[in-house]
Amino acid sequence: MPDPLHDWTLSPEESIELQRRLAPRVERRDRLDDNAVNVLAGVDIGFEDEGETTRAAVVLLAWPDLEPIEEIVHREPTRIPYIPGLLSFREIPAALGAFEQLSRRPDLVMVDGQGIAHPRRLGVASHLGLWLDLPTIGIAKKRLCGRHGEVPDVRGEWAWLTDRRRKEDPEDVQLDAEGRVIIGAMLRSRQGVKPVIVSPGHRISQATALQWVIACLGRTKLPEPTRLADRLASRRGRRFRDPGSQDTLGLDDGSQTLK
DNA sequence: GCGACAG
DNA sequence: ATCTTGTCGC
Repeated sequence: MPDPLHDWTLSPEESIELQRRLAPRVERRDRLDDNAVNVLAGVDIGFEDEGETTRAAVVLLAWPDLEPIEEIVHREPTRIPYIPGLLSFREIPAALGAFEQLSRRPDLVMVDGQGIAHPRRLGVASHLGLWLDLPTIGIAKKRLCGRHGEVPDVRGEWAWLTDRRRKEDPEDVQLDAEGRVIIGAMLRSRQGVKPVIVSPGHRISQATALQWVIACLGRTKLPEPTRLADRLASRRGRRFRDPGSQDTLGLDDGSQTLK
């Protein structure tokens, strides 16, 4: 009998069932030593060939200077289509392929997507955190579920993202004044730009997740870890690499250690 | 029953 | 996510 965590070929119904079993395992309290954080990671997934190829990018950054120290790009055939709520089953296999090639494990991981701000509280950041057994934070550009009030158009301002209580919510979940479950925060990472959604993935609290993302903000909408991974995983990033040699194209495993 | 719907 | 040029604004 295969470990349920290793099965990425489930039907949508089975995937949802697996999420219900895994959600309770997600730790929502801090379990990372802030003073022992030396390496951060940013993860993002992109697609090529009309979606037939999945491209995972992972960037390691030194803390606190936020300078990239290693980056990996891993490609593999896409397994399943995109289904809202089941994103992790489509993206995690490739992400794991990239993580296997890293020379070292990061202390904290930032993922492009939701953490517990998910209908079953198991967004891609939480799912990946469980798999890697590492603290993770989800940084999404769009909302999957929940509601929120207005967020002042001032960098650093934020507002809670809340949702109605669900069966999979722990007894001790954080509730707002109206008794709604706090699943994340809408953070104005940059003035004049739509807020990003910050939600705990695994082994981290709402407050600490927000604190780390704010600490990694530059002048752009996305925090450095995710911004760099995004650039690596997106098609746009390809335009910026070696205009020269063509004979090595396709032979490169995509990995490289930066100086 | 009618919308909403991460990447 | 991806297909895609120029263009408005700090």
